[in-house]
Amino acid sequence: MKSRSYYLLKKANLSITKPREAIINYLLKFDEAVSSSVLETALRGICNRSTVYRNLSAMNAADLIHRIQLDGESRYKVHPKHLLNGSNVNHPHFECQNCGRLFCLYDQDICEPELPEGFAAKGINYIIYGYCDACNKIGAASERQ
Amino acid sequence: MKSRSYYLLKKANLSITKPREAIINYLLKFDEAVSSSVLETALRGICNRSTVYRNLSAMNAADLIHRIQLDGESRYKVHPKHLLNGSNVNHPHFECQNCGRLFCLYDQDICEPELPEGFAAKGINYIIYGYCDACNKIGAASERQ
DNA sequence: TTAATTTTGCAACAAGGTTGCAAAAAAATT
DNA sequence: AATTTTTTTGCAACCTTGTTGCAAAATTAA
Repeated sequence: MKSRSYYLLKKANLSITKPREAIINYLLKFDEAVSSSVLETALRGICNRSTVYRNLSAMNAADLIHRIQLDGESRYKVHPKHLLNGSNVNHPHFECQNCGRLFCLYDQDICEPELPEGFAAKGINYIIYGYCDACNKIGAASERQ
Repeated sequence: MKSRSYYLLKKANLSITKPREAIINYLLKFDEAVSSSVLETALRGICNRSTVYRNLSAMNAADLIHRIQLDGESRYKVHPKHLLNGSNVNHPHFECQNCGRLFCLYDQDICEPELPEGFAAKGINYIIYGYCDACNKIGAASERQ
């Protein structure tokens, strides 16, 4: 019996390899986006660092996963359009400056600004940063000077 | 006679040093945001790499300059609130994927999404990427596979 | 099954950014 | 103005994220 990752790779027209299946299966386990370094650690023993990066790039290019660029690193999740709940594909993200978690604001739309004459948009990177509920409650914001 | 950078540093309650004045004076020369590596090269002879980074951080924390996080690097400009024309402080940016220029979309507002209960926003990083007018005209988009 | 293509591991590299520490420069104090 | 205290700087070494060339291994196509 083929796994979910198998069909996702097929659909994306990418060849099926153990590292790729492992990456997708890992990403499918989390609702929040995962960083490449976390993946690298999690897949230690399954594949190499450069394989992780190469595959994340390939799968992002194939729109199989979605890449969110943060300060200094990127995080990845299976592209919303492949998820069964069919959630809002184009949504902003919230990054907590204390715990580092990245939240998808699925219920919010991104209102695209008008561009100057001749400009063409290929994509949007929209990150709101601050403190999440949990970190606000433990007073993380005030402990940082 | 004291320079503009002198008063900006005073106002921000930062001590006055040659590297800081040089950084601010450099940033004041450009409308578009400047990367740390460009600053590093421009200030070669005046100060060291780590001094550039340390001061960019300090001045950003003091809201004297504004930091825009891009994929893999940040760019900096004097914070709009210190500029005489008093332009729209909270505006989105457009990054050209061909020439690398970063445009301020001063005439556009960022419509802030509602956050979940208990979340608090400290800032927003909103980048639209694609091709600018000039690069579209020379056909840069189609030349990349 | 074999040939052609793609992917992988390795090790080395590059860019952006950080850090500990002693020396130098600013700011505060007298 | 001289001295003390505090902050900043240069240096060199380091970290992290990400990339690359190449031969070996695994997929896919034939």
